[in-house]
Amino acid sequence: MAGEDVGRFTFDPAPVQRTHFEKERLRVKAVKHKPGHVTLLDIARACGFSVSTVSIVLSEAPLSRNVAVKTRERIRAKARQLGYHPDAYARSLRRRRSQTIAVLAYDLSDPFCFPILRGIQSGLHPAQFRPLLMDAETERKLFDSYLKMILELRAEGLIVIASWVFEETNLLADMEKNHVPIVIVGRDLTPSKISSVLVDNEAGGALAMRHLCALGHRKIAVIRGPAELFDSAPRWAGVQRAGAEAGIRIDPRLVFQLPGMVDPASGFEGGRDFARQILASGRACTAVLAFDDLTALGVVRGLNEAGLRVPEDCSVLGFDDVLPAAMATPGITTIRQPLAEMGSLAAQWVLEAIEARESGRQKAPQLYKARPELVVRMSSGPPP
Amino acid sequence: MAGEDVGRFTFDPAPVQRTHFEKERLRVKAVKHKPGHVTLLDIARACGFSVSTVSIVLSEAPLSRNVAVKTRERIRAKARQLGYHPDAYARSLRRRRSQTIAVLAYDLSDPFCFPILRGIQSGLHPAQFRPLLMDAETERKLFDSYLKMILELRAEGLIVIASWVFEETNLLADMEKNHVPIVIVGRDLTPSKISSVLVDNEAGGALAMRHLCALGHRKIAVIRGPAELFDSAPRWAGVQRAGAEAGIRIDPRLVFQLPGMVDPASGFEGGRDFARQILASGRACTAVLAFDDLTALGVVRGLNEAGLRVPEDCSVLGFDDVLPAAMATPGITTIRQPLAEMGSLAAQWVLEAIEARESGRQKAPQLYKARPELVVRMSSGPPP
DNA sequence: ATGTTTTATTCAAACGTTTGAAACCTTGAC
DNA sequence: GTCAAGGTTTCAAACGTTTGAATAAAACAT
Repeated sequence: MAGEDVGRFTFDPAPVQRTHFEKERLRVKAVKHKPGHVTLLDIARACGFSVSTVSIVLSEAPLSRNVAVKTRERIRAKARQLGYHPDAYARSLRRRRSQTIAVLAYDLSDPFCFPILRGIQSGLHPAQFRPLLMDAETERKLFDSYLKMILELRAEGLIVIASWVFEETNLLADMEKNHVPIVIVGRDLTPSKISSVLVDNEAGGALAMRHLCALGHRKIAVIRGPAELFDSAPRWAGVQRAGAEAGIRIDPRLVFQLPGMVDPASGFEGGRDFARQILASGRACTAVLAFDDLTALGVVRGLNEAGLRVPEDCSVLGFDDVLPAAMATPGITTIRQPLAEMGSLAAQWVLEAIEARESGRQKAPQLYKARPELVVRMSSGPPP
Repeated sequence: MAGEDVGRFTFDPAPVQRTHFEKERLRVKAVKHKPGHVTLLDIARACGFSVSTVSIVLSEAPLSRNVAVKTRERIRAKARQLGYHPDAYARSLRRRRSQTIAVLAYDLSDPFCFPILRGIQSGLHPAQFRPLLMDAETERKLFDSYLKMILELRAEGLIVIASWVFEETNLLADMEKNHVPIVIVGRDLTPSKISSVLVDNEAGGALAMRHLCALGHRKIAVIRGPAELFDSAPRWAGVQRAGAEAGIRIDPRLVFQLPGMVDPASGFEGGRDFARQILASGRACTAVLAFDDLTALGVVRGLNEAGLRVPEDCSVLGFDDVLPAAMATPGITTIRQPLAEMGSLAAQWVLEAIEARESGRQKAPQLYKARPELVVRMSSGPPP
C-alpha cells in the first residue's frame, strides 16, 4: 500500500518523458537561428501562446470561434510579420489529404494540349485543389516515372491527356489499387472502366467530308492518321460514311496514311511529303482532307512549293483547330474540338469521383463524346 | 536515498507512456482495413520486421549494408506485392527537403514558353529534383496565389518565365525572406539581385535590320512592342543602330507601336491592324519588321487581304521563332532565341544556387544574354 | 571466463501540423 | 463555500517517414 503511494509521490520518479513544454523550451535554446522556414512554434514563442492555439487561429479551424478576438489578432499579426506560410507537407500528412490533382500530359508541346489544360485549370480553380502539372514529353519512361511520382505525392485524382503513348498496363493496376480516380481526355478507355472525354471523331470526319462535298468537290484526297493513334480509325469511318451519303466513292489511290509519329510536329512533314507524292504521281484531286491541322499546314506548304495555291487550285482541310491553323494565311478550315470544355468536364468528373469516394460511394465510369464543329476559314473553296 | 531507489523499483510507476511496440500492436487491432495508402507499418507487420528496418531497406539508406540479404529481399518483395509507394509528404517533412523546383510561367499558352520549359526539364531531370509546373494564365491574382503555394510547398528553388506580368513587389520580399533562390527567364532583373537569362534583344533587333538592309530594302516599317514589355526598348534600339550603320534613316511615320497586350495571341490582331492602317495611309514600304512572330503572321494576313503577296510585294520579319512561324506558308524569316538552352541554363543556375546555399555559401546573381540567330525562311526577299 | 569487435535489428525522437479531450480560469447560482 | 457552466487555452497523440543511438546476438580474440 505504501509502495503505491511512494510511487506517486517520489521526488524523482524515473523521468521517462519530458513534457511538451519542456521540449519546446529546450528547442528554444538549442536552435539559434533556424535556417528553414518559420513554423507555428516560432509564432507561438513570439507571442506567448501555445502551438495549438496558433494553429487553430491560423488554419481557421472551427475551434477558432472560441479564441478571444484579441488573441486572434495578435497571432495573425505576428504571422504576417514573420512571413509565415503553413508547411504543406506537415499539413497534408496530418490531414491525410493532399488537395492535389495530377494532370499528366503526354506532350505539352502539342498545341492540342493547351486548351484542354486551360479547361482543366478553370474547372479546378473553384474547388480547393491544386493541379500538379506533368509533361511526359512523349517518353514512355518519363510517363511511368511521373505515374510513380503521382502515387508518392498522394494525388487524390488523375487526369491524363493522351491521344497516344498511353498504354494502360501498370497504370491501372497501381492507381486502381490505391483508389485514385482517373479521367482520360482524348481517348475512350471506358472498356477499362476509366471515365473518358473525347471528341466524336466519327462525326468530325463526316462533318469535314460533307463540307467538301457541299462545295462541289468530287476528287478528294484523304490523309489518314497514324495507325497507333486512336483517333485515326473513327475519323476515317466518318469520312467514308459522309462520302457514301453524298454518293461519292473515295478513290483508294487518293488515300494516304501518315507514318507513326515521333513528335506532334511531325505531322507537318508528313503533309508536305504527301503533297510532293501526289503531285509526282500525276493523280488529280481538288481537295485534301488532312488528319489534323499540322498535317494540313504541311500540305499547304508542299502545294505552294509546287506552285499551287490554296484554295484556288486545291482546298485543304484540317482537324482540331489549334493556334497555328488560325494564324496561318490562308487560315485553315478545320474541325474544331471544344477542348476547353472537354478539359473542364474532365476536371468536374474527377472532383465528383473524389467526392463520391469520400462518402463511400463508387462512381461508375462515364463517357462523353464532344460534338465537333466546322470552322470555315480560307483554305477551302469550290473546286477550280 | 531510499526514496530515489523506490522510485526506480516501484511496481506501478505511473504508466506514462506506451512503448512503441505496444502502440503498433494496438494499431494492428484498431485498424481493420486502411482506406488510404499502404505504409511502412503495413509492410513491417506483413513480414515481421520493425518499421525501421523496412525503412532502411526500402530507402536504401547507408545502414542497409548491414541488413541481411535475405531480409532485404523479403522486404522488397513484400513492398512490391502490396504496391507500396513512400509517402512524399512524410518523407519530405522528415528529411526537410522537398526535392522540388517550382517553374512558374506567366502564360503557358504562349508558344514562346514551351521550348524554355523543355530546356528547364532537361536541365532538371538528371538532378533529383522534380519540377512543379504552374501556369499563371496572365492573371496577376493567380500569379500571386501560386507564389504562396510555392512557399507552402517548400520549393527549394524557383524559375520564373516572364516576359511581362511579373512585378517583383511582394515576391522578392517573401521568397528572399525564406531563402528560395530565384532565376528569371526572359527579363533582366539583376538590378533586383535576381539571376536572369534572356536573349540579347539589342543584338537581335540589329540582326533583323541588317538582314533587310542587306537585301536592299530602304523603306522599312517597324512595329514596336508594347510599352509594358521589357523586350520592346532594346529591340528597337538595335534596329535603330543597325539602320544608322547602314546609313538608313527610319521614317518615323513608318514606326508603329503595338498596344498593351491582354493575351499573347493579341499580337496577331495588332499586326493585321497595322497592315490595314499602312495600306490605307498610302505610305510606301517594302519591308515590315514586326515585333514578334505572331505579329508578323498578322501582318502577312493583313497584306494578303489587301491583295499583296509576301515576299514578292513586301518582306516581313518576325522575332522569337515559335512553332506557328515555322509552319506557316510562307515560313516567316525570324530571329531565333535559343529558348531551350536558356531554359536549361536557368535550371543549372538554380541547382547551383541550391547547392551553394547548402554549403553555406552565397551565390552572386548572374546575367546571361543569349546570342540570337537569324533564321531565313520565305517571308523575306529583295524589294520589288 | 571475459572483453572486444562485428553484424543485424530495433528504439525513440524528431519533422510541423491538426484535433479530441482535458485543464484552467472566471463568473454566476445555489 | 461548493457546484456548475461557460469561455479560453493547452495537452498529447497522431500522420508516415528517417536516423543517431542503443541493443542483442554472434564471432573472435584474449
